[in-house]
Amino acid sequence: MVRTPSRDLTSGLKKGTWTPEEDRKLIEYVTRYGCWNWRQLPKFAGLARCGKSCRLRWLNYLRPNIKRGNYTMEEEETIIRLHASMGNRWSAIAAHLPGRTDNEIKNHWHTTLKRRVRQQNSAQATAHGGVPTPNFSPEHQLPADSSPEFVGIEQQGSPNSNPSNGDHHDYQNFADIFSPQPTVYDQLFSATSNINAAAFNKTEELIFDDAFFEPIFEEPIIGDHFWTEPFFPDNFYMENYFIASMIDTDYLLDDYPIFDLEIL
DNA sequence: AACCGGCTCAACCGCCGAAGC
DNA sequence: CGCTTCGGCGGTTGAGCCGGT
Repeated sequence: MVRTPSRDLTSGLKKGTWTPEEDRKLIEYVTRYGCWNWRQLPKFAGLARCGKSCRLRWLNYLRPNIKRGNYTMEEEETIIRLHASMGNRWSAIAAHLPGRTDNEIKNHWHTTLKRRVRQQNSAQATAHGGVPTPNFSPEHQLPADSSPEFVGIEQQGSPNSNPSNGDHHDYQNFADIFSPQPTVYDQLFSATSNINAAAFNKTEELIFDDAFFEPIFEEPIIGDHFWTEPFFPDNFYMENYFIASMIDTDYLLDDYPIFDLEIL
């Protein structure tokens, strides 16, 4: 299920499975500074990965709001309905399923739903004298001229797509979009024994206390040397508090020679 | 218990459009 | 206008899982 760790001989960048340590570095960096430039991020975060790999890992796996585990009936019907209308526009479909990623939806379609739709259609074809019907369910069919942006969804009052509908996915309520199952994010940090629990709680507050769809950090705590400071995940929490309390990172540069600008 | 083949899904790859110069 | 960089997207891959034999 996971790829064998390997290393690209031409670039020296690591490929394949992400290790818990790499995940931790990425989470710590992104929650601290945000993703200001994916290409540059791995260098600052101390990761031997390409920016694309970091971006993918974060968006598909490490983001705190990722919903994992089994799909609900509503979610599956939404995917089927949207796919009938939009085709393989997975990112657009994912936009209507809070907490689900395009990659995950794509996988679920190819492994489960596609087959189910095919079976439903063939069953319907049999029931209708052998005339195949184009979609899983006639009531899910949208007008042929539905726009690519799927204008009909909100108008149809889909509970999965309407942020103002509090029945299922109220965007203001984080609990509704968090998976009941532990996310990798949860598992990773519960398993990372060398991380100070209190510090992590502090970090969680930082991640979750603003409106969910706002950037995780609107305004990183930046000193004069922010863009030239190396990032040391292993010392992250300690330094985080120093930085948060001191703001002026010159203090760090003066008193902690580990901050070596030459790294850059 | 061992083998095998299908399934799952994290991750990679290549392409494309937007933005900046 | 062309080139470069970057983020985003969809298709594909392949190692591990799992159920059947």
